[in-house]
Amino acid sequence: MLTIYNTLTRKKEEFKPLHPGVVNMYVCGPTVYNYIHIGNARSTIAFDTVRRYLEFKGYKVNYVSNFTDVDDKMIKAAAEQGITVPQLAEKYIDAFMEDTTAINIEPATLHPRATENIGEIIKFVQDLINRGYAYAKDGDVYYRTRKFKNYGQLSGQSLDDLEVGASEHVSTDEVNKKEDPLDFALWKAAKPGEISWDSPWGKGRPGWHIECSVMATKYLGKTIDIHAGGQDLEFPHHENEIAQSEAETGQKFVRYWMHNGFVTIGKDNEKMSKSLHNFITVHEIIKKVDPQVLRFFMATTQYRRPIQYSQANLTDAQNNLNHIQTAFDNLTYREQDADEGDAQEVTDRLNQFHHQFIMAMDDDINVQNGIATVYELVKYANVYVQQDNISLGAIQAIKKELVKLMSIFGVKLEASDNQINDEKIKQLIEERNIARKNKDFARSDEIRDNLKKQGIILEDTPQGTRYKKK
RNA sequence: GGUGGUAUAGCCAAGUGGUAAGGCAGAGGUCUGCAAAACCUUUAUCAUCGGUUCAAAUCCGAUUACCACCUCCA
Repeated sequence: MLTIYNTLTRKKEEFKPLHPGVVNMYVCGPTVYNYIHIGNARSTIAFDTVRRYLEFKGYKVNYVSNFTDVDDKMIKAAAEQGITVPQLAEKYIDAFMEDTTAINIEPATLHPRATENIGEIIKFVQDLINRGYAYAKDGDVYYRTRKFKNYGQLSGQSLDDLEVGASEHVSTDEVNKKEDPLDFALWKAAKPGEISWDSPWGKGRPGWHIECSVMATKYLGKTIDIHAGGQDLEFPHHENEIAQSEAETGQKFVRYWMHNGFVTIGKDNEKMSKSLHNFITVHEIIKKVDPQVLRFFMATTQYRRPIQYSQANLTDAQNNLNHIQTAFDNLTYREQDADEGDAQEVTDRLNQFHHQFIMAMDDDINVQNGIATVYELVKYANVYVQQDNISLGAIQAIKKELVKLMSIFGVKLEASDNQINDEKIKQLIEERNIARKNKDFARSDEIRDNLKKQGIILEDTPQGTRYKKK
C-alpha cells in the first residue's frame, strides 16, 4: 500500500487516485529567465522519481509541468539582454529541455506555457470577479483573500498572523490599491512598452499564481491527484492556487500536496536560491560532473529531506554508482561461460528483493531504503557471479531486475563499452598472458602498466584476463 | 512575532517502544605471482535535561543549535 505525505494534512496517507489506475499530477515548473540551477533540478528529479515509481506500480500518469514564460523577472531579463520576452522564453525552455534530458528526466506528458493560455486565464479571472472573489482596480485585478474562508489551510497560518508578516514586505504602492494587504494579483496592468494582452481591464498580463490554477484544471480536471513543487511554493503560491481554484470550481482542487526539500550549500547549509546568488546551474555542473552521477546523487535522497550539495557527497554517489555498474559488468562478463542450469533459486531470491524494494518505496517514496535493497542485490549478484557453475537465465534475471530498479532512480544501467578494436593492444594482452604463464612478471607488469596509461585496465580472473576502459 | 522542519559513528543515512539497516571513507583479512574486482571482519553512551514504562533513538515535557516559509524563489 503506497502512502504519501500530504502537506495539507501533515500526515502520511494511503494513496488512492480519484480514477483507478490513472494519476493526474501537476508539478510547478520554472520561470524561464535563466538556466535551471541544482535546486530546480532537485525538484524535477524528485517528482520524476515519484512519477517513475507510480508507473512502475502500474499507474498511467498524466504528468503536467508548466513553464512560466511571462512575469516581472522575464520582462527584466529580456530587457537586459536586448531580446523580446518570447525569445528569452524560447532560449531557456530549450536549455531546460537539454539539461533535464542530460539528467534523464522523462519528458512531461504536457509542458504548457502561461502565454498559451491567456484566453482561459482572462475567463478564469472574470469568473472570480463575477463571483465576488476578485476586484479590478486601476487595470490590476486582485483576489479578495478574506472572502475565501479556508485561506491559510495549507501553510497552517491564520490570516491575521500572515498579515503581521505581510505588512512588512508589501510595497506601499500595492497596499494602496488593495483592499487588504494579503490580497494578491490575478492580473497586472502593463507599464508602457511591456509585453501585454488585451483584457476587460485594459492591457496587461497574468499574475503568477493564476496560470497554475488555470492550466492544472484545464489539462487535468477540477480535482487533481497530486500537485507538487518546492517547499518554498507552499506559501503563498500553492495557498493562492487553492483559493483561486476552489473559488472557481467549488470543488476540492488537490487531493495530495507534495513538497520537496531544498538543496543546501556551503558550511552553513543555506538554501540554494537565485535570490541568495549561491546557485550552481545544471548547465555548468554537467560539464564537470557526470550527469548520471548528479542524477543518482539527488534521486537517492528522499524528496522531503534537504540535500547538502558538496564535493564529498558527490564523490560518495560516484563511488556507489561505480559499485553498481561494476556488479552489472561482472554479471555481463560471466554470460559467456554460463550454462543453461536451473535459475529457480535465484529468481526466488530476486522476488524477495523486489518485494522488499516495493515495501520501502511504498512508504512515502523512501528511496534510502529502496537503494539499500539495491546494494543487497548487488552483493548477492557479486557473490553469485564468483561461483564456478552459474546459470545464464539467472544472470539475465539479475541484470533485468537491477536495470529495472535503477531505472526508477533515473539511472540507465547498460553494459560498459569495453570493446577493444586496436590489434596492437590485443596483441599486447596476449603477450602478457604468455609472459605470465612463463612467470615473466616483470614483462607482464610492464605491459599492464603501459596499457593503464592508455586507459585500459586489465584484471585477471579465474575465467581469464578481462579488460575495461577507464 | 507566527508557522513548519531537522539534530543518529569521520561523512551520507535507515530506524515511530524491546538493548542501533545500508553506503562512502579508514583499518585488518580472504583471493591473486603482484594487482584489480569481489567477498569477510571491524568502527555509536542516538543534541541536552527531566518524565512515563519491565523496556525509549523511538512516547511526553523543557532546553539548546541549525534550516526554511511568512516578499520573487524548486
